[in-house]
Amino acid sequence: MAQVKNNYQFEDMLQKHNLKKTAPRLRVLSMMYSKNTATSQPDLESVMNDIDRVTLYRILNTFEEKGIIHKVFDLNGTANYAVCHSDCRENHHQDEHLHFNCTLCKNVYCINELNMPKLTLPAGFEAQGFTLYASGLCPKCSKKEQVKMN
Amino acid sequence: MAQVKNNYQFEDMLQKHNLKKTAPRLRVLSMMYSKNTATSQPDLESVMNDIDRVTLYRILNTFEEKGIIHKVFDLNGTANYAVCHSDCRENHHQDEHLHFNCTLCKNVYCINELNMPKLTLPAGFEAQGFTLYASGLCPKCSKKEQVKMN
DNA sequence: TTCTAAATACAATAATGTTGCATTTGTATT
DNA sequence: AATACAAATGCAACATTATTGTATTTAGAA
Repeated sequence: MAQVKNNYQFEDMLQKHNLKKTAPRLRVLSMMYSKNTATSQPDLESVMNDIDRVTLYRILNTFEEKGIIHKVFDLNGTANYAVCHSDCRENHHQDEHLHFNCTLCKNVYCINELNMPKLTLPAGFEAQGFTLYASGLCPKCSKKEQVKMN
Repeated sequence: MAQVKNNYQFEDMLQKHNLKKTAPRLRVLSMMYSKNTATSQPDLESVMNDIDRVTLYRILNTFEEKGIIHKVFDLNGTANYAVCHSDCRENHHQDEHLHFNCTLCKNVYCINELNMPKLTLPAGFEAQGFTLYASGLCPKCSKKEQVKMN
């Protein structure tokens, strides 16, 4: 499920967006691409505790501006970041997919397999984008629960 | 659109939930019921600056636990609170409706008129609830924009 | 190799979330 | 109406997260 990429590809990504290839940035990219769930900044901090908190903050911000990652909020309102798929470009995110919040492991999954239903809003509202959130148990946690039941 | 209620009704609401009738709580209720958009804690604080920040924080928490209001996050991840409609009960919110974030005035509207589409998740995921977010221009702001264009 | 703009690290502050505790207040009971 | 107790508020304090400014370092161009 996780998109596998090597370091050369990460360097290319940075170059494409006119960003300098730096160690912190490459590490953030490889960490985020190795997971199939979104990552919160505290997550990143605990893994890369030698990188400054503010640096991570700014890296995430610029990645988001450039359309490399997008930000989603979990059930507690903390920001999580996930790699964008294909069609995001600078300042225009195409993240109309389902964000699944697992209530047990707290992970946030981006479900791209599901296409958004067409929706009509009440008169006057002009929608620019939709995001759908679901909460419940992810595959791993629902299995665990089943084991417990037996 | 805003649900009109008087002070007696607010007192009843508190009593029903075994909450004491206090001035801060009644003021919060009347403020929230007078609006048709969700309210953030900073909003409340600026209006009721004589009430302690922590008191507001706790009032909002207990109201949420009791099913009187529900919490939604806006595009910036800040918590907003809106009065619940009919079928919320303690520890079980029925807020499967659309939350519309206006990108201009930043207001969050709860759109109950729209019924949620049925969705099927990938195998393994067990959804307990859905929430739909939309962003764009609310009726007021889209009118303003039209005026500007002329 | 040198130079410059960009990126990082560090310091500092703001905003928000959260807990503990003393004081006050609503309400049930006498 | 007075009392008594649990609940609610207000205040102090602290934790976490978001954010800005600036000196230092570094990537990449010349």
